[in-house]
Amino acid sequence: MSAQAARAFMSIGEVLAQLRAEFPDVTISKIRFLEGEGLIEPQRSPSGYRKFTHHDVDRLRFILTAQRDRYLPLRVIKDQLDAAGSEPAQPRPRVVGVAAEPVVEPRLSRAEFLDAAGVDDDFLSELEDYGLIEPFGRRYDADALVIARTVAALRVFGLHTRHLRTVKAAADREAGLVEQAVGPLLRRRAPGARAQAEETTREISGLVLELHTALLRTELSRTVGP
Amino acid sequence: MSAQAARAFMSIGEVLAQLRAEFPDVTISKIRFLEGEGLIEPQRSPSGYRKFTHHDVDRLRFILTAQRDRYLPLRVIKDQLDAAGSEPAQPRPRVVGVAAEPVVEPRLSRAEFLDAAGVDDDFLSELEDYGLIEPFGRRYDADALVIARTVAALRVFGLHTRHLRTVKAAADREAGLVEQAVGPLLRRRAPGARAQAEETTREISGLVLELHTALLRTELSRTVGP
DNA sequence: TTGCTCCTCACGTCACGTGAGGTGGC
DNA sequence: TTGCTCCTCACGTCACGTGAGGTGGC
Repeated sequence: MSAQAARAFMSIGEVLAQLRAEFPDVTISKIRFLEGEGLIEPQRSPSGYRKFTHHDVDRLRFILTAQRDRYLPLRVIKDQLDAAGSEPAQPRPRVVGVAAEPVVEPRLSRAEFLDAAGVDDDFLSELEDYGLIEPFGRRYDADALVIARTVAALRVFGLHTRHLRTVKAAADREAGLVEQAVGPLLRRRAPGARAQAEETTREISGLVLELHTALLRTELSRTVGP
Repeated sequence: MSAQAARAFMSIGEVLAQLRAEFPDVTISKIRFLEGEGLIEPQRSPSGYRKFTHHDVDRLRFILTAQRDRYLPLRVIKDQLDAAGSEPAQPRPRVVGVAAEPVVEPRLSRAEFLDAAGVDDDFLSELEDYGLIEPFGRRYDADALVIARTVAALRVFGLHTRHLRTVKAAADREAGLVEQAVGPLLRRRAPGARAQAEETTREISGLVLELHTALLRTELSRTVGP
């Protein structure tokens, strides 16, 4: 039993190796720091080496996920860990479909847009405040319609506009990546360079979206099941 | 002329308002800090108020974009700004298509996977090191194939595996969002709850992907043209 | 005169990283 | 004995935020 029990413990280096794939920026220094802040309490060997159980690693995973996906400060994460056990009941979301109606005229006024998207003025203002929609010359296009409809639908699942800033930030970062790649082409002055840059932009962003979709699907199949 | 010239300057508050939509976390304090670090040098009014030109705002936009999309530290961004003018020539990328061949057998061994994806062992190891692909019980699935192919295709455009960690991080964050919404359903023990949770996961992630796509397209149409 | 915006400067904070100087373990 | 991993503790760093105490401008 003692040999088996000893096997149940991991050194800080082994813990690091376990977490690296999922959280590339974790370090030994960071794990020690999290102990110093009271978020984990690994046991100690007689000589002072930290001994981590799987439970400690699960806690670390929770902490790192909360930082990455919810941007929570450690103080709040610690409170959540301390309060664990009293799980709050949440209302069950209803399933709603989103029809992708083709839009013939993509340059809508604010009033036309509210009508077409089926949302009210306050909701549109909220989307604008959070930077999810920004009219172009006071006009709204087909993508803005998609944005308004999807955000409205996600609300039913408890995901509100403030949560979806994550998606906006993610899209912005990927757009930055595409711009970085297509930039040199855009700065060329040769005839036809512009059209070719646009074609390349479509090409690259298509690849990025395909990659993004596969990564998201993979991650979800691991966390919520296939 | 003096009235017109005066109009060309903005107060720090006006600059903040201009940048807020694109960069929600910019603050007055941050703008002042960036001046203190020598990244911008706005003029001053006789009474000491900062006076920003459009050029200053462009510089701020460059700084904030570099932080958001490339995670660069300010020291490096400052060097890039100081060195601006000597634009490095970059090779023109070739356009390559990615055929989405349907995969009959989605559980491939490493050797089978290398063959199916058309990549070599070093490249797969690199994808694994960066956490973009992680075998499941030593087997690779259809999504892993998509990932390997798209990353290989994006390399031609100068986007390498290290750049694409941004996409992985973005997908992980959105996965976290979906989990957050579907979590309460997953913890239920009622019969059929599991199947319903999976259906809801598909529903929510579909909406998130639709939103993400529209946001990316919008952002790109603004920065590289329609 | 009243708000509102703006100013500086010192200090605080958050989340670590680094490095010296040392000990433990196969 | 030799590497390698691990330890503590002090200090550094990066990117800001806060708040006191004050001035400027329509």
